[in-house]
Amino acid sequence: MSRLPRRFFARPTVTVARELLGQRLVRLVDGRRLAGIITETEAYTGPSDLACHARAGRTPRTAVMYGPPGVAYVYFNYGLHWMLNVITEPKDRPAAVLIRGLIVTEGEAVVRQRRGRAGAAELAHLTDGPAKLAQALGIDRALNGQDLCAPETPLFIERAAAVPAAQVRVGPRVGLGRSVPEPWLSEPWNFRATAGFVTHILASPSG
DNA sequence: AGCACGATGCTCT
DNA sequence: GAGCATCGTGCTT
Repeated sequence: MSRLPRRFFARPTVTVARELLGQRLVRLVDGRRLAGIITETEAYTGPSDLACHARAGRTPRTAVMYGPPGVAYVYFNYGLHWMLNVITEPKDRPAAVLIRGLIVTEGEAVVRQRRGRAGAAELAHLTDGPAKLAQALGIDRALNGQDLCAPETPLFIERAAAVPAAQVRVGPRVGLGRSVPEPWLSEPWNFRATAGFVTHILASPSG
């Protein structure tokens, strides 16, 4: 069970987004291990990407994006929701991958509790959104700036089986406002594992 | 299965 | 003061 190393994240953001599919996000909380296989990601490629938070340059919020890769960028949205990103590309290049969905493979009982009323959902729909998985894994502002690559941290990503190309759907990013201009609005930078892959994970969560 | 809408607060103009 | 990288509910097909 090896952590993805910093060099994994120090690559082009779109590549990292694609290759994060199938990897295992792990959260250690209250002495328990909560984990899931990543099924959806989205690339935000830097200042020239007008959908990326770094488009406005360095601000207090985006400061961690300018730091080293492999660090968590967690921000608050819509007055309710936390979003987990992982910083990509070499230091001083502000870009990140948004983790948008996963299938829980460890700690299901705790996750269902954390999700409250929605905790009774089918496993495939329990954490199929960025705010859902943040709530499920107890991710909030306390983890902003957390290094995922150092040893002994409470949040990291473990190497797991890659998702074959036949089981990946590529499309435009979800949830961007209409004010985002082309070509950024339509860049195919959302990556999602197919229902077939999800079924496979549900059938054999360990691999 | 799909659309409309309200909740709720931080960030930057 | 506007605009959000959203979710759950409740209503319509």
